[in-house]
Amino acid sequence: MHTSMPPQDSISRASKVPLYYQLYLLLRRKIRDGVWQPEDMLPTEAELVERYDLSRSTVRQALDIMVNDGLIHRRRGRGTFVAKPTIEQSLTRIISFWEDMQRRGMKPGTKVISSEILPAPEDVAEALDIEAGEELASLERLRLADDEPMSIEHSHLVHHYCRGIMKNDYANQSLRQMLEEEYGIRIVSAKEKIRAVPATKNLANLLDVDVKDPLLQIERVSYTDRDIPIEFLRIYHRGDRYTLYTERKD
Amino acid sequence: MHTSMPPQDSISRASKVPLYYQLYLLLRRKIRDGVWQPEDMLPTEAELVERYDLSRSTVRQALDIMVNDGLIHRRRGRGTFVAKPTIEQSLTRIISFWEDMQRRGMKPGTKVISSEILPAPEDVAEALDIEAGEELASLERLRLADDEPMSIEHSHLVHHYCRGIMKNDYANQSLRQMLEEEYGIRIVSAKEKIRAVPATKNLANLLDVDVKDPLLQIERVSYTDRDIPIEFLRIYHRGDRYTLYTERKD
DNA sequence: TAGTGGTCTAGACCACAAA
DNA sequence: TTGTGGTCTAGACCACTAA
Repeated sequence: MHTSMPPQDSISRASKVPLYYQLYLLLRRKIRDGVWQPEDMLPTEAELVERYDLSRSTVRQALDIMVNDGLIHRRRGRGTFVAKPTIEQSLTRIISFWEDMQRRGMKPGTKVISSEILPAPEDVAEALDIEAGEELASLERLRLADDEPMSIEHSHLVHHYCRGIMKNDYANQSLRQMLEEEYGIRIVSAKEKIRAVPATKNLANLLDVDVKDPLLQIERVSYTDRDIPIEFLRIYHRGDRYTLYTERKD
Repeated sequence: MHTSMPPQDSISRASKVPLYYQLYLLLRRKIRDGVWQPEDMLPTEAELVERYDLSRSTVRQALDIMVNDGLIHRRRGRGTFVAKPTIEQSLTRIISFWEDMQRRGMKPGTKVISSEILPAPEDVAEALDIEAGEELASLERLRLADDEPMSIEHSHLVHHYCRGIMKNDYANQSLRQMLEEEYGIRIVSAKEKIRAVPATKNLANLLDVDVKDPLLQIERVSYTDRDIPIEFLRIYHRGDRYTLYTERKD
């Protein structure tokens, strides 16, 4: 059996991860875990400087990211506060299935369909800008919402950057979190193609719908902070259960 | 007559506008005006420090905003460069059907199905944050790509803000352009809901597909520069012909 | 090796909000 | 008046790129 360590509430100077980013992850987790509730005041910048033994600039650098994420807002003269998690807030952010379902007030669940290392097919290789045949870590999962099938997710990672990642069990584990915490790989942007497609026999079976029923297909290429394509993801959402929210700006 | 001053290439210490923001505006203008072309290298941070007599942090604060805007990208060890205004960059922009089709290399066409003033139905009223029954300018159009049906667009405008707008012919005219040029209304942001739905008999007929064929449904609420919801748009794209491209950032 | 951006520090003064 | 975040400075050392 494996016990997972409780996330540390400290910053490691030895780590390769920048201090401001460690602090960002740490504070973000406290908000996601509900340690700080919406509208709660965060510790002041001075307190964070003290608590984690960092300079104010470094603390502000972490907070800047969170402001950008829409996780917090600052009020001069008053303090820094956890933002209200409206759906609209993060419409264009990349969020995990888990987070997505919780926002929708549904109970998320996952079944792993397959997990393997395989050579890259032509289309995936092209999307990831690698050679066909190069090693991919492939993970296929059925996603459930309130115990009903919601979507099929097939993820392809460039194995070169994350060797050994498929040794883990991803029924209760976020792939993105693993990438970030074990491999230091941050996914910061993604491009998506969205289509309405009819369910194939196989998909219909897995999703418990009829053949030819409309599915929302999303193909996503995710990029690291260095703009390296790291993951190709193909999702099929049940058309009758899933709505995608997004936001556009001029 | 008025002569416009050439924009100053300097930072004012007397101004109430923060130095980093003045620098941001200044650099942004140079890019927009084409002084620096895509892929051109910007002055190094050290040069900007020198040129405008600022500290490096202040310079970086300005550049941070531009990175966030997607205007520039930094490459460690190399320099800072003007970003390419690729299609991808504007994936989240609101573009017209016309522009959309031209990017895809297809010939756009339009047939007006209906054009009328009608009282707001419940669902539309709610989306636009008005009272049910309030007057709407309603425009329904069939969109063609290379002379084949591509999508159905049903637009609902809050008539109060654009009286008389339905007197025009929108077979060859952009609704957004009309709003902007005749009514001074600029649409700057929008929220969308995206679903995969089966074609109804009516839609199947108009789009020349089979009943129950998958369609990509988009419901869009558009907002003016003052954050007033002005338009509710419902689009059905043929699943076999239309792919939506979008981009997400953390 | 020289030059770039990435990270971090220790300070300073200011504007604003609340008591 | 006190405490908050907002702005700004002058440094330092590091990691990466290109010559």
